[in-house]
This record gives sequence, C-alpha cells and structure tokens, in this order.
Amino acid sequence: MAVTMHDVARLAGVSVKTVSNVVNDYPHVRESTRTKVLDAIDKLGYKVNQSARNLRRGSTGLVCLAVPELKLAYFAELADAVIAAAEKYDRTVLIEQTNSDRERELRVLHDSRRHLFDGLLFSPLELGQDDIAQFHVDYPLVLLGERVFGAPADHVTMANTEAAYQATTHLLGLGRRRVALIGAHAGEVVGSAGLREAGYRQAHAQAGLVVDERLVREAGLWHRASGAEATRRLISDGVQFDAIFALNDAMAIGVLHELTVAGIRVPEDVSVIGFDSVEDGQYTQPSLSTIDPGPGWIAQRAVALLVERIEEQQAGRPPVPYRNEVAPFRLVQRQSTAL
Amino acid sequence: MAVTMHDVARLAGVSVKTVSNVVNDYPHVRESTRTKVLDAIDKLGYKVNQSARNLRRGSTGLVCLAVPELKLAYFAELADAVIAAAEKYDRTVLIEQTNSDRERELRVLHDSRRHLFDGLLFSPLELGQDDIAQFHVDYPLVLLGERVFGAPADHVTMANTEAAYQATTHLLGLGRRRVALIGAHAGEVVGSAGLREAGYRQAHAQAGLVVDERLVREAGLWHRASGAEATRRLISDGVQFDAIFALNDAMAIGVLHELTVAGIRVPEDVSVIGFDSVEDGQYTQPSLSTIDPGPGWIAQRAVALLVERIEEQQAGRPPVPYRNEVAPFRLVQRQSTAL
DNA sequence: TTGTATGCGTTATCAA
DNA sequence: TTGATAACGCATACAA
Repeated sequence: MAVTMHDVARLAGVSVKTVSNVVNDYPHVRESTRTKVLDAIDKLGYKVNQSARNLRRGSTGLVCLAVPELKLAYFAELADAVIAAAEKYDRTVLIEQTNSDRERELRVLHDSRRHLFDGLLFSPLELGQDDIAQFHVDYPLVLLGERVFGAPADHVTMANTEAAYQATTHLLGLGRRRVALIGAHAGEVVGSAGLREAGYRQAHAQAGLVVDERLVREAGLWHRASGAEATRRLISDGVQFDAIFALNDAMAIGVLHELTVAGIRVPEDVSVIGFDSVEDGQYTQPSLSTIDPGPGWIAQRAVALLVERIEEQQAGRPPVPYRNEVAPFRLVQRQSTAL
Repeated sequence: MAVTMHDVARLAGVSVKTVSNVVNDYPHVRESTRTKVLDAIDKLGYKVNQSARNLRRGSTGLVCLAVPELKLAYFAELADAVIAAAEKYDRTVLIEQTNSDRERELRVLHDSRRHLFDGLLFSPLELGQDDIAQFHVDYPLVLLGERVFGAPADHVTMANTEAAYQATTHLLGLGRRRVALIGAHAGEVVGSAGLREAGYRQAHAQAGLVVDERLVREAGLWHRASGAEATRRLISDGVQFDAIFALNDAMAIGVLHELTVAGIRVPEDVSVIGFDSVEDGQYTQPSLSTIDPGPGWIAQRAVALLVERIEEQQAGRPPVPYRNEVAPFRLVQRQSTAL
C-alpha cells in the first residue's frame, strides 16, 4: 500500500539518501540522478510520509489558531487572513474553537495536542490578567487582540481604547449627547470590553460630559442576539438615548434590527456605530459605521512573529525580548452615522 | 527539553511499554502501577509526542475539511458544525480554503499534505462532473453539498432541486408571477446553481408558467456584492419582477440592500427568498425567508461516514458500497415573503 | 556527488 | 500483568 523512499530508491537504482536529497531539493544532486529519481517517484506515486518527517525533524509545519467562534464573522475573517499569511511561510493552520469556554482555552494551551503544532496564535476571551501563569508554555505563543500584561508571549493587539475613543468622539461630534454603550463587561479592565469602555469614557471626559450610567449596558457574549436584546431593554427601561456604540459589529447589527422594529430611525433619530468592520456592515440597512481594526494586518504580523519565534527556537538562537505590536485602525463612516 | 516515555519509565521504575499502556488506557494494568506512572508523568510534565505516535500508528487523527471560503457565513457555520462533530470522535479538523480556485481544489485532493490527514471532507466548487478521475484518491473521501455522479466517494448532499422547487413554489403561491433568479451558472447541470435552477424551472412548469429568460441572472461568485450587482442590473435593464429567488443568502442580503436603496419595498412590492439559512438572515431588514439545508445534519453525517471509512480502512475491512445521503431541508418563512 | 547506518518516540509482538 | 525489542519512514552524520 504505502510506498516509501526505499521503494523509490530501489526502482531508481540509488540509495534512500539520494531520494531524500531530491525530495528536499538538496542542491548537489546530479541532474541525471534527479530525473531518474523523479521518474521513479512519479511511477510509484510516492508521497512523503509527513508523520515520519515530522518525527525526524522534531516539528510539524503546523501552527494552531485558537479563536472563540468561527461563526462570528470577525473571527472567520481573521482565520481567513491567518491562513493566507501562513501559506506564505509554507505553514498549515489548524483551527481550534474555544467557544468562550475557560476550560477549552486552558486545554488549547496545555493539553494533548501539544507536539502537533509548532506554535500557537491565541485569541483569549476568558483567560485574562489573572491567568498569567497559564501562559507559560514551552512552545512559541503569540497573543491576539488584547494584551495580557506580563504574559511571556508576543502580542499583536488592537488599539482598543484609542479606537473606541475615536468612535465615541465621532458620535459626540455629530451633536449626540446620550450615547449608549452596548456590550460592557462590568469590572473588566484589560479585556476588549474594558478597554473599549475606557475609550468611551475618555471621550466623554474630554468633551466635558458625564456618562449617565444607565446608558452603559452589559452583554456577555457579543452576538447579534445580545445586541438586539440589550436594545430592547434599553427602550423598555425608558432610558433616553440618541446614539449607540456597540462594542462589536455583530451586536450593532442586532441593534439596527431592533431599532427598526421599534420604529426608531437610523441615523435620523439615533446614530449607531460598531466595531470590527465585518463585511456584513456594508449591507445592513442603513449601512453600518464602524472601526476597522485591521485584521489583515494583525494576521500578517502575528504569523510573522510566530514563525520568527519558531525558527529562532529551532535554530537554538537565544530568544529576543517579547514584542507588542499594535495594529493601525481607522474609522469607517457609513450611513448609520450620517448627519 | 522534550521528556519521553523513557524518562517517565525510568522515574516510575517500569518499562516503556507499561507507560504506553497507562497512557493509552490499556485495561490490564495494576492500579498501583498506574498511579506510579501517572505520578511520574505529572512530575515530569510528560506529553505524548504526536508525531511519533502518528508514525507508529500510521494515522494522525486529523481530518481535513476543504471549503471554498470561511468568510462565507454558510461555510463558517458548516466548519463550526464539522469541528463539533469531529470532536465526538476525538478527531481534529484541519481546514483548507480553496478560494474557488480549480488549482487549489486539485492540490487539496492530490498534493503534498497527504499523509497528514486520515480523511477528507470536500466541498468542491470548481471541480465537477468532468473531473471524476480526479476524485480517485487512496484515502477516505466524503463529498459535501452536491453530488458528483460516479465519483468514488460517499456523498452527503442537499436536496438542491427539491428545496429550490419549494422556495419558488412558495413565491408563486403568494401570487408572484415574475420571479427573478439570481446566481445562475449558465450551462451548469449538476452543480448547486444548476440543480437549484432546475427546481426553479420545475416549479414554474408545475404551475403552468413559462420562465421569462430575462429574469434568470448570472452570478459567478455567490457573494453579497454579486447579489447587489445583479439586482442593480435587473432594475437598470428595465425587467419587471415581483419576486427574487437568490440562490444563496449572501446574495439575498445584497439583493435586499439594493432593493432598499432603489426604494423598492420588501415584501410589499417584491418578495425575496434566499438559500442557506445563515444567521444573518434573521437580522436583515426585513428578515429573510430562506431554505435551511441542515448544515448541522450534513456535518454530522459527513463526519460519521468519514470516520466509518477511516476505521474500515484501518481495520482492513472490505469497503462497503458508496453511500449518498441527502439532508432534510425546510423552508423558513420570515418577513421578506410575508403577504 | 552518493551511500551506510543510526535514531527520532511510539506502539506491537511475543515471551516471561 | 509486565518487559525486551523490533519496527514505523524519514533525515542526517559520516564515510566513501
């Protein structure tokens, strides 16, 4: 069944070493020998056995990307970008879904599959500042999205606070004075929710405004349904508002939906802005203003850093200090915040 | 650096075989021995080396899922379901994106990474009936979505034609008489586009209606932008229509967007239905009627069939005949086809 | 430029 | 119930 290098060597009348040399593009192989081997490979339909190669080399060429949920458009788009970036380095991406489950996030970091991938790109949601000890692993690790201070890993983060500041300022600049925030996580400081909320508050402070705490709404999972639900409650609670900043686009889409249902016009009565710039936002009614955090940039840098670490480790070079790169973002203005 | 079974064996004072037995839950191990070994494993932080295990076992526990694009919500949701299903069999999913590129689809089937996964779940887009020869591979293969007749593989398909028939009949039942079809692939017979178009035509024939060919619009890639673009042209061409059947939800979302822009009311002036039942459809304005082709069902059956094949092959059992399972679908009526 | 021999860390065979 | 030992298929040190 399985044809090995030995079979190829026998047919080509050379040694396995020579076959190996050909397969791995070792330069010093006589042209005639090379073609002989290539012919034999072709004739037998030989394919390298990756498992054997991996064992021998001590690496697999796989990198793992761990994200909360592929169904969330942002992560699907991120995965897409990571796969494309990894391809340039001849690396295959293994995707793990953590489903925003703490246990699963821990398992990704520590469990079983270790020795299957050479490095990990990890976008933690549940694990945070209090879990620094958990991030001590013996393989290259790059953290995505937000920073875990002191974690022994490279970071590729978003300018969460600055971008949220700018989004909020944009709304205030339209003359809005009662900006609801949807998606807060009470007490969180360093997570995306906490950082973005900080930007929201800074923008208000900067404008000399005081935030009415009734405008700050919780939402654990950042799904469309959460955005719709929060909006429904905002309305039924009778809190006045003239703008909504949803901490991600999925929730913003739920917000738009719910406002329409309630007969509230966007952008005439209420301005809405999201965060993520997923493709969907171009097709909502009205189209959605948002923050583009540059997932393409994040993916590229993250893969580059990870590959660098992997090669560093394999070459036995001493590790360079951990890096923290922050993706450039931009505000995308569409109809939902038109004047 | 890397701690092996030998290290564990030495510390526990047993042989490697015993360590292996413990690690693999071999039943006949004395309890005292087991705890001794477990302790040693814990103390040393031992993790099995997957590469070595894979080589020895001749399999990797990985299955590959090849889809056109994760950014398309349908495939993200499918991937999500496949990952969940695979987990039940203790298998990890490797996702390959083919980007609707023929070369890449061929590469997935034949190239390099072979011997990295035990079986392949493949949702072909470019490869079709004319490429049957390409599907002859020496590992278990399950084809998803549509059937390639005569391909040596199991199939888990959708009832494309029947579902499209029902969607169209639904529109005709509302009294609509000029139903535009968006997403046709001219000349295609067995692909999703061809099969769904056939259902559209059957519904018309059944109702004693003749299809005005100007209502049948092409769209190569089934993206939101294609749906918007096709709608724009439909309008600018001055073709009268009172309903639109978009061959997938992404295009339907583009359709809704474009109709709104043009000031055409849905569902009052025009009824719209899509196909796929992606989550987005619940949040469009108005919400989108669609066909739910049961991606969860498809994922579960596909993984089940694939795992069965893998085990069959590993056990050296003779292969059972190829199977073709068709997922149950249902029509989801929402506002876009309200009366 | 090519060949021989060894070992990567497991699991499987067989014997004890 | 456990242990010694031989593969699994490849890449490399070293020899030729």
